[in-house]
Amino acid sequence: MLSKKAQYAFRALSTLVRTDLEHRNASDGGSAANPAESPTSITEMVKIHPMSTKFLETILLDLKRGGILGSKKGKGGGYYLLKHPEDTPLAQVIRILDGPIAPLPCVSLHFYERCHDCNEAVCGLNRLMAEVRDANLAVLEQRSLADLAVSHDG
Amino acid sequence: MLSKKAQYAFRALSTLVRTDLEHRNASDGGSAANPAESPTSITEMVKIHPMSTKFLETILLDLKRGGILGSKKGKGGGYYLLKHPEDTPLAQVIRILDGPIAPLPCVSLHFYERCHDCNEAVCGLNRLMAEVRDANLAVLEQRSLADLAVSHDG
DNA sequence: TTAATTTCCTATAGGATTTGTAGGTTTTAA
DNA sequence: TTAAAACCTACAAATCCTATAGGAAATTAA
Repeated sequence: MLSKKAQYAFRALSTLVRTDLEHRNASDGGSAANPAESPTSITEMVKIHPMSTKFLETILLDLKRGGILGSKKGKGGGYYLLKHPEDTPLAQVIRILDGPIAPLPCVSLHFYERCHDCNEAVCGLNRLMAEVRDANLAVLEQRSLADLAVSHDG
Repeated sequence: MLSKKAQYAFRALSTLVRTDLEHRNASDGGSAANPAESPTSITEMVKIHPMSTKFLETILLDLKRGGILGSKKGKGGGYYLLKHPEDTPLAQVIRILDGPIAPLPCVSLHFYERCHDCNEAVCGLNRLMAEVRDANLAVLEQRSLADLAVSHDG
Protein backbone atom coordinates (compact mmCIF):
# COMPACT_ATOMS: atom_id res chain seq x y z
CA MET A 1 0.00 0.00 0.00
CA LEU A 2 1.11 3.52 -0.78
CA SER A 3 1.91 5.59 2.31
CA LYS A 4 0.01 8.78 3.07
CA LYS A 5 3.14 10.61 2.05
CA ALA A 6 3.01 9.16 -1.44
CA GLN A 7 -0.73 9.76 -1.71
CA TYR A 8 -0.38 13.39 -0.69
CA ALA A 9 2.56 13.72 -3.05
CA PHE A 10 0.47 12.57 -5.99
CA ARG A 11 -2.28 15.03 -5.13
CA ALA A 12 0.10 17.93 -4.93
CA LEU A 13 1.84 16.79 -8.11
CA SER A 14 -1.44 16.63 -9.99
CA THR A 15 -1.91 20.31 -9.21
CA LEU A 16 1.60 21.09 -10.41
CA VAL A 17 1.03 19.12 -13.60
CA ARG A 18 -2.09 21.11 -14.44
CA THR A 19 -0.31 24.38 -13.82
CA ASP A 20 2.64 23.20 -15.85
CA LEU A 21 0.55 22.18 -18.85
CA GLU A 22 -1.51 25.37 -18.77
CA HIS A 23 1.63 27.41 -18.67
CA ARG A 24 3.13 25.49 -21.58
CA ASN A 25 -0.05 26.07 -23.59
CA ALA A 26 -0.17 29.77 -22.80
CA SER A 27 3.36 30.45 -23.99
CA ASP A 28 3.09 29.79 -27.70
CA GLY A 29 6.46 28.17 -28.04
CA GLY A 30 5.03 25.08 -26.42
CA SER A 31 7.92 23.06 -25.02
CA ALA A 32 10.09 26.14 -24.66
CA ALA A 33 8.07 27.43 -21.68
CA ASN A 34 9.86 27.88 -18.36
CA PRO A 35 7.78 26.53 -15.49
CA ALA A 36 10.05 28.24 -12.96
CA GLU A 37 8.20 31.43 -13.87
CA SER A 38 4.94 30.15 -12.41
CA PRO A 39 5.63 28.33 -9.18
CA THR A 40 2.79 27.12 -6.99
CA SER A 41 3.01 27.72 -3.24
CA ILE A 42 2.20 25.12 -0.58
CA THR A 43 -0.67 27.33 0.57
CA GLU A 44 -2.26 27.15 -2.88
CA MET A 45 -1.84 23.40 -3.11
CA VAL A 46 -3.47 22.88 0.26
CA LYS A 47 -6.44 24.97 -0.86
CA ILE A 48 -7.03 22.62 -3.77
CA HIS A 49 -6.31 19.38 -1.90
CA PRO A 50 -6.81 19.93 1.85
CA MET A 51 -4.07 18.37 3.98
CA SER A 52 -1.56 19.30 6.68
CA THR A 53 0.55 22.18 5.41
CA LYS A 54 3.59 21.23 7.43
CA PHE A 55 3.41 17.61 6.37
CA LEU A 56 3.17 18.55 2.72
CA GLU A 57 6.15 20.80 3.24
CA THR A 58 8.40 17.86 4.14
CA ILE A 59 7.01 15.85 1.25
CA LEU A 60 7.76 18.56 -1.30
CA LEU A 61 11.27 18.90 0.09
CA ASP A 62 11.77 15.19 -0.47
CA LEU A 63 10.56 15.54 -4.04
CA LYS A 64 12.90 18.46 -4.54
CA ARG A 65 15.88 16.52 -3.19
CA GLY A 66 14.80 13.62 -5.36
CA GLY A 67 15.17 15.72 -8.47
CA ILE A 68 11.53 16.02 -9.43
CA LEU A 69 10.73 19.55 -8.30
CA GLY A 70 12.43 22.92 -8.38
CA SER A 71 11.55 25.74 -6.04
CA LYS A 72 11.63 29.46 -5.64
CA LYS A 73 11.87 31.09 -2.22
CA GLY A 74 10.22 34.21 -0.90
CA LYS A 75 7.04 36.04 -1.76
CA GLY A 76 5.49 34.70 -4.95
CA GLY A 77 7.63 31.61 -4.64
CA GLY A 78 6.64 27.96 -4.65
CA TYR A 79 7.36 24.70 -6.42
CA TYR A 80 7.40 23.65 -10.05
CA LEU A 81 8.16 20.57 -12.12
CA LEU A 82 11.72 20.32 -13.35
CA LYS A 83 10.79 18.24 -16.38
CA HIS A 84 7.87 17.75 -18.71
CA PRO A 85 5.24 15.68 -16.84
CA GLU A 86 5.70 12.82 -19.31
CA ASP A 87 9.33 12.52 -18.31
CA THR A 88 8.76 11.71 -14.65
CA PRO A 89 7.59 8.12 -14.20
CA LEU A 90 5.39 7.29 -11.23
CA ALA A 91 8.03 4.81 -10.08
CA GLN A 92 10.40 7.68 -9.31
CA VAL A 93 7.89 9.39 -7.03
CA ILE A 94 7.17 6.18 -5.13
CA ARG A 95 10.83 5.34 -4.65
CA ILE A 96 11.53 8.76 -3.18
CA LEU A 97 8.72 8.63 -0.64
CA ASP A 98 8.15 4.93 0.05
CA GLY A 99 11.42 3.31 -0.98
CA PRO A 100 11.51 0.00 -2.82
CA ILE A 101 8.78 -1.04 -5.24
CA ALA A 102 9.92 -4.68 -5.16
CA PRO A 103 8.17 -6.98 -2.69
CA LEU A 104 11.50 -8.25 -1.30
CA PRO A 105 14.85 -6.51 -0.79
CA CYS A 106 16.61 -9.35 -2.64
CA VAL A 107 14.76 -8.53 -5.87
CA SER A 108 14.94 -4.75 -5.62
CA LEU A 109 16.73 -2.89 -8.40
CA HIS A 110 17.28 0.37 -6.51
CA PHE A 111 17.37 -0.85 -2.89
CA TYR A 112 18.92 -4.28 -3.25
CA GLU A 113 19.91 -6.20 -0.12
CA ARG A 114 21.32 -9.68 -0.21
CA CYS A 115 19.15 -12.42 1.20
CA HIS A 116 21.02 -14.26 3.94
CA ASP A 117 18.68 -17.19 4.30
CA CYS A 118 18.42 -18.45 0.75
CA ASN A 119 20.37 -19.04 -2.42
CA GLU A 120 18.90 -16.49 -4.78
CA ALA A 121 19.76 -18.52 -7.86
CA VAL A 122 17.61 -21.39 -6.62
CA CYS A 123 15.08 -19.75 -4.30
CA GLY A 124 11.54 -20.13 -5.61
CA LEU A 125 10.21 -17.10 -3.79
CA ASN A 126 12.95 -14.86 -5.14
CA ARG A 127 12.05 -15.81 -8.70
CA LEU A 128 8.33 -15.29 -8.19
CA MET A 129 8.76 -11.94 -6.50
CA ALA A 130 11.00 -10.78 -9.33
CA GLU A 131 8.02 -11.46 -11.61
CA VAL A 132 5.83 -9.35 -9.37
CA ARG A 133 8.39 -6.57 -9.40
CA ASP A 134 8.52 -6.60 -13.19
CA ALA A 135 4.75 -6.52 -13.46
CA ASN A 136 4.69 -3.44 -11.24
CA LEU A 137 7.46 -1.69 -13.10
CA ALA A 138 5.79 -2.35 -16.44
CA VAL A 139 3.08 0.05 -15.24
CA LEU A 140 4.99 2.39 -12.97
CA GLU A 141 7.91 3.08 -15.31
CA GLN A 142 5.62 3.59 -18.32
CA ARG A 143 3.03 5.75 -16.65
CA SER A 144 4.06 9.27 -15.78
CA LEU A 145 2.87 12.39 -14.01
CA ALA A 146 1.13 13.35 -17.25
CA ASP A 147 -1.26 10.43 -16.75
CA LEU A 148 -2.30 11.83 -13.38
CA ALA A 149 -3.97 14.78 -15.00
CA VAL A 150 -5.94 13.00 -17.70
CA SER A 151 -9.62 13.55 -17.00
CA HIS A 152 -12.12 10.78 -17.67
CA ASP A 153 -15.53 12.33 -17.34
CA GLY A 154 -18.27 12.20 -19.89
CA MET B 1 7.17 -5.01 0.63
CA LEU B 2 6.12 -8.35 2.05
CA SER B 3 6.10 -8.46 5.84
CA LYS B 4 8.29 -10.87 7.76
CA LYS B 5 5.14 -12.80 8.50
CA ALA B 6 4.47 -13.39 4.82
CA GLN B 7 8.11 -14.26 4.15
CA TYR B 8 8.20 -16.81 6.96
CA ALA B 9 4.87 -18.15 5.76
CA PHE B 10 6.24 -18.81 2.29
CA ARG B 11 9.26 -20.62 3.71
CA ALA B 12 7.14 -22.86 5.87
CA LEU B 13 4.75 -23.42 3.00
CA SER B 14 7.55 -24.45 0.67
CA THR B 15 8.39 -27.23 3.14
CA LEU B 16 4.77 -28.31 3.26
CA VAL B 17 4.56 -28.31 -0.52
CA ARG B 18 7.57 -30.62 -0.83
CA THR B 19 6.14 -32.99 1.74
CA ASP B 20 2.77 -32.87 0.03
CA LEU B 21 4.14 -33.68 -3.41
CA GLU B 22 6.38 -36.47 -2.11
CA HIS B 23 3.43 -38.00 -0.34
CA ARG B 24 1.28 -37.79 -3.44
CA ASN B 25 4.01 -39.47 -5.46
CA ALA B 26 4.52 -42.25 -2.92
CA SER B 27 0.86 -43.23 -2.84
CA ASP B 28 0.35 -44.57 -6.33
CA GLY B 29 -3.15 -43.21 -6.76
CA GLY B 30 -1.61 -39.76 -7.30
CA SER B 31 -4.28 -37.18 -6.59
CA ALA B 32 -6.15 -39.52 -4.25
CA ALA B 33 -3.48 -39.19 -1.52
CA ASN B 34 -4.52 -37.78 1.84
CA PRO B 35 -1.99 -35.25 3.09
CA ALA B 36 -3.58 -35.28 6.54
CA GLU B 37 -1.79 -38.59 7.06
CA SER B 38 1.64 -36.97 6.95
CA PRO B 39 1.51 -33.68 8.84
CA THR B 40 4.66 -31.65 9.46
CA SER B 41 5.24 -30.19 12.93
CA ILE B 42 6.42 -26.66 13.62
CA THR B 43 9.59 -28.09 15.13
CA GLU B 44 10.43 -29.82 11.85
CA MET B 45 9.73 -26.69 9.80
CA VAL B 46 11.98 -24.60 12.00
CA LYS B 47 14.79 -27.13 11.56
CA ILE B 48 14.63 -26.65 7.80
CA HIS B 49 14.10 -22.88 7.82
CA PRO B 50 15.38 -21.45 11.12
CA MET B 51 13.06 -18.85 12.65
CA SER B 52 11.21 -18.11 15.87
CA THR B 53 9.08 -21.13 16.74
CA LYS B 54 6.45 -19.12 18.55
CA PHE B 55 6.17 -16.57 15.79
CA LEU B 56 5.76 -19.27 13.18
CA GLU B 57 3.06 -20.77 15.37
CA THR B 58 0.88 -17.67 15.08
CA ILE B 59 1.51 -17.51 11.35
CA LEU B 60 0.44 -21.10 10.78
CA LEU B 61 -2.68 -20.49 12.82
CA ASP B 62 -3.52 -17.57 10.53
CA LEU B 63 -3.03 -19.80 7.50
CA LYS B 64 -5.25 -22.41 9.06
CA ARG B 65 -8.01 -19.89 9.78
CA GLY B 66 -7.55 -18.61 6.26
CA GLY B 67 -8.44 -22.00 4.85
CA ILE B 68 -5.04 -22.95 3.46
CA LEU B 69 -3.82 -25.42 6.07
CA GLY B 70 -5.29 -28.23 8.08
CA SER B 71 -3.79 -29.50 11.31
CA LYS B 72 -3.61 -32.50 13.57
CA LYS B 73 -3.12 -32.10 17.31
CA GLY B 74 -1.11 -34.19 19.73
CA LYS B 75 1.96 -36.35 19.34
CA GLY B 76 2.82 -36.95 15.71
CA GLY B 77 0.64 -34.01 14.75
CA GLY B 78 1.40 -30.97 12.63
CA TYR B 79 0.16 -29.03 9.62
CA TYR B 80 -0.66 -30.03 6.06
CA LEU B 81 -2.02 -28.41 2.90
CA LEU B 82 -5.76 -28.64 2.48
CA LYS B 83 -5.59 -28.47 -1.32
CA HIS B 84 -3.24 -29.42 -4.09
CA PRO B 85 -0.41 -26.84 -4.15
CA GLU B 86 -1.53 -25.65 -7.59
CA ASP B 87 -4.90 -24.69 -6.18
CA THR B 88 -3.65 -22.13 -3.66
CA PRO B 89 -2.63 -18.91 -5.39
CA LEU B 90 0.07 -16.76 -3.80
CA ALA B 91 -2.44 -13.92 -3.59
CA GLN B 92 -4.43 -15.82 -0.99
CA VAL B 93 -1.42 -16.23 1.29
CA ILE B 94 -0.51 -12.57 1.05
CA ARG B 95 -4.05 -11.39 1.75
CA ILE B 96 -4.23 -13.50 4.90
CA LEU B 97 -0.99 -12.21 6.35
CA ASP B 98 -0.52 -8.75 4.90
CA GLY B 99 -4.00 -7.70 3.86
CA PRO B 100 -4.65 -5.83 0.63
CA ILE B 101 -2.54 -6.34 -2.48
CA ALA B 102 -3.84 -3.15 -4.09
CA PRO B 103 -1.76 0.01 -3.59
CA LEU B 104 -4.81 2.00 -2.42
CA PRO B 105 -7.90 1.01 -0.41
CA CYS B 106 -10.15 2.54 -3.07
CA VAL B 107 -8.95 0.05 -5.71
CA SER B 108 -8.85 -3.02 -3.49
CA LEU B 109 -11.06 -5.96 -4.47
CA HIS B 110 -11.03 -7.71 -1.09
CA PHE B 111 -10.45 -4.78 1.28
CA TYR B 112 -12.22 -1.95 -0.49
CA GLU B 113 -12.70 1.35 1.30
CA ARG B 114 -14.27 4.35 -0.31
CA CYS B 115 -12.02 7.30 -1.00
CA HIS B 116 -13.41 10.40 0.68
CA ASP B 117 -11.22 12.95 -1.00
CA CYS B 118 -11.76 12.18 -4.65
CA ASN B 119 -14.33 11.14 -7.18
CA GLU B 120 -13.21 7.65 -8.13
CA ALA B 121 -14.79 7.82 -11.57
CA VAL B 122 -12.61 10.78 -12.47
CA CYS B 123 -9.57 10.45 -10.19
CA GLY B 124 -6.40 9.90 -12.18
CA LEU B 125 -4.56 8.18 -9.35
CA ASN B 126 -7.39 5.72 -8.78
CA ARG B 127 -7.28 4.62 -12.39
CA LEU B 128 -3.51 4.23 -12.45
CA MET B 129 -3.39 2.29 -9.21
CA ALA B 130 -6.08 -0.05 -10.51
CA GLU B 131 -3.68 -0.83 -13.35
CA VAL B 132 -0.95 -1.59 -10.84
CA ARG B 133 -3.31 -3.84 -8.90
CA ASP B 134 -4.21 -5.77 -12.04
CA ALA B 135 -0.56 -6.19 -12.96
CA ASN B 136 0.11 -7.67 -9.53
CA LEU B 137 -2.87 -9.96 -9.60
CA ALA B 138 -1.94 -11.25 -13.05
CA VAL B 139 1.08 -12.81 -11.37
CA LEU B 140 -0.20 -13.51 -7.87
CA GLU B 141 -3.46 -15.17 -8.87
CA GLN B 142 -1.81 -17.29 -11.57
CA ARG B 143 1.19 -18.39 -9.58
CA SER B 144 0.57 -20.89 -6.82
CA LEU B 145 2.27 -22.70 -3.98
CA ALA B 146 3.37 -25.29 -6.52
CA ASP B 147 5.63 -22.67 -8.11
CA LEU B 148 7.40 -22.16 -4.79
CA ALA B 149 8.91 -25.62 -4.95
CA VAL B 150 10.18 -25.59 -8.52
CA SER B 151 13.96 -25.88 -8.39
CA HIS B 152 16.10 -24.01 -10.90
CA ASP B 153 19.62 -25.32 -10.51
CA GLY B 154 21.80 -26.60 -13.31
C1' DT C 1 14.79 49.35 5.91
C1' DT C 2 11.11 46.87 7.29
C1' DA C 3 7.41 43.67 6.90
C1' DA C 4 5.34 39.89 4.73
C1' DT C 5 5.74 35.71 2.45
C1' DT C 6 7.73 31.66 1.37
C1' DT C 7 10.97 27.82 1.19
C1' DC C 8 14.35 25.32 4.04
C1' DC C 9 15.96 22.52 7.97
C1' DT C 10 16.06 19.54 12.07
C1' DA C 11 14.20 17.60 15.91
C1' DT C 12 10.70 15.28 18.12
C1' DA C 13 6.12 13.77 19.79
C1' DG C 14 2.38 10.54 19.42
C1' DG C 15 0.36 6.80 17.49
C1' DA C 16 0.07 2.71 14.85
C1' DT C 17 1.98 -1.37 13.27
C1' DT C 18 5.18 -5.06 13.17
C1' DT C 19 7.70 -8.41 15.32
C1' DG C 20 8.35 -11.44 18.67
C1' DT C 21 7.62 -13.56 23.56
C1' DA C 22 5.22 -15.64 27.49
C1' DG C 23 2.42 -18.71 29.63
C1' DG C 24 -0.87 -21.61 29.78
C1' DT C 25 -4.86 -25.03 27.77
C1' DT C 26 -6.31 -28.83 25.05
C1' DT C 27 -5.66 -32.83 22.30
C1' DT C 28 -3.50 -37.02 20.91
C1' DA C 29 -0.39 -41.04 20.79
C1' DA C 30 2.40 -44.26 22.97
C1' DT D 1 0.58 -41.16 32.74
C1' DT D 2 3.78 -38.80 30.14
C1' DA D 3 5.40 -36.41 26.20
C1' DA D 4 4.53 -34.00 22.15
C1' DA D 5 2.03 -31.22 19.64
C1' DA D 6 -1.54 -27.64 18.24
C1' DC D 7 -4.36 -23.87 20.18
C1' DC D 8 -5.26 -19.37 22.36
C1' DT D 9 -4.72 -14.73 24.35
C1' DA D 10 -2.29 -11.19 26.06
C1' DC D 11 1.45 -8.35 26.01
C1' DA D 12 6.29 -6.44 25.40
C1' DA D 13 9.65 -4.42 22.50
C1' DA D 14 11.00 -2.33 18.51
C1' DT D 15 10.22 0.09 14.45
C1' DC D 16 7.93 3.00 11.33
C1' DC D 17 4.42 6.39 9.98
C1' DT D 18 2.19 10.63 10.53
C1' DA D 19 2.23 14.94 11.91
C1' DT D 20 3.84 19.07 14.49
C1' DA D 21 7.09 22.66 16.34
C1' DG D 22 9.99 26.29 15.91
C1' DG D 23 12.74 28.59 13.92
C1' DA D 24 16.52 30.17 9.79
C1' DA D 25 17.25 31.89 5.25
C1' DA D 26 15.74 33.96 1.05
C1' DT D 27 12.93 36.93 -1.68
C1' DT D 28 9.65 40.55 -2.78
C1' DA D 29 7.50 44.81 -2.20
C1' DA D 30 5.99 48.86 0.36
